[in-house]
Amino acid sequence: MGDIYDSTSYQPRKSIGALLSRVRVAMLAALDEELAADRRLAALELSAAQFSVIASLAGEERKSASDLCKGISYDAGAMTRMLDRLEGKGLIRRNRSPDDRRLVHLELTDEGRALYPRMRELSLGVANRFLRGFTKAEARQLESLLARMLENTQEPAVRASA
Amino acid sequence: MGDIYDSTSYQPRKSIGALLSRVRVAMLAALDEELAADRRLAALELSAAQFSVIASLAGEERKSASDLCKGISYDAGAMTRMLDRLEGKGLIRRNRSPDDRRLVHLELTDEGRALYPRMRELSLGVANRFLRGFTKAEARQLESLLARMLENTQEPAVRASA
DNA sequence: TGACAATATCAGCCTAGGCAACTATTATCC
DNA sequence: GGATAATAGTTGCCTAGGCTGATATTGTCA
Repeated sequence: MGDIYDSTSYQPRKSIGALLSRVRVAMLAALDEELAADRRLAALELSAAQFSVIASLAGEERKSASDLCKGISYDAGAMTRMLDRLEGKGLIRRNRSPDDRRLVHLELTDEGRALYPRMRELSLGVANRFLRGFTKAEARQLESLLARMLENTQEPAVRASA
Repeated sequence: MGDIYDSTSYQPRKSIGALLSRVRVAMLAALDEELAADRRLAALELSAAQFSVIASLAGEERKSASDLCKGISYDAGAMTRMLDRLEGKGLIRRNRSPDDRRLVHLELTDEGRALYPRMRELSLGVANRFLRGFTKAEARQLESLLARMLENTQEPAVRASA
């Protein structure tokens, strides 16, 4: 049943996986650059990863640290330290949940909320720049294809015979 | 001129960039898992990044370290250490070039060459698993769209006004 | 030729993610 | 209710990439 790549023609360095990696690296670098160059944001020394967390909190409130980890498949220990940094920069706040005292609810501070629109604008600019020349239909199709790849992750792995 | 995302509807966490990151993380994790589970390769403790280097060397010979860095936008210092590891595992060999003594020519050892087909097979399996349900036309289109995003990297950045 | 720039590699320092062990808290099940 | 499992968060240790500066070598150009 329709395998996409076959053993005779498969070139790992030119496959979709390699392309994905290169595009992602380029996009992250571009966003890091924008964040470092922006007048208001430069002093915060934000990384693309930190923006990702802030964007999650800007969308919905009442998120816990583990929610974030699941959302972006991030290590829990690394998340603790990233939240330390964001808290140190005054962008987020931690509140131990009274209902379930294991949980830490996270929310943006006023400053975090005030700066977020600018970060979002930079992120949007990077995305649009990489999608230059795309029709909206092509962009939507790309989203759809990537989403389908992600869904395939859920399936149980069928390991190649050793 | 058709921007794909606009300021009112853009959701960073659901954008193509975020999807890219998640798919890539999942693919790398899947390949790491396969490499660790394979009977013959497990002892080498190969990472997906190391496989990427070996795949580059398997394709063309006479590559230098800096060629590899350019190909996958990898830091030169990190590359030196990765080559140290691969050399330590007996998979690659370094030869200082007689023509230009700054260069180090890299090539696979016999063992590296012998083991590469199996690594490639595992990589192929992961790629096909993530593309399950895709038609070949869809896969080719995905490749094409990603390649176009990569081409847009070359363009000079037009920075958003601060 | 000789000064200077460019390139390739390497080594040291810093940062940050992955993993394992630990504590605190809550859920489950007898 | 009480033992046990599961979950959330944290911390320490290890690994590995990014950046800077150093060295060796080659290219450029007056």
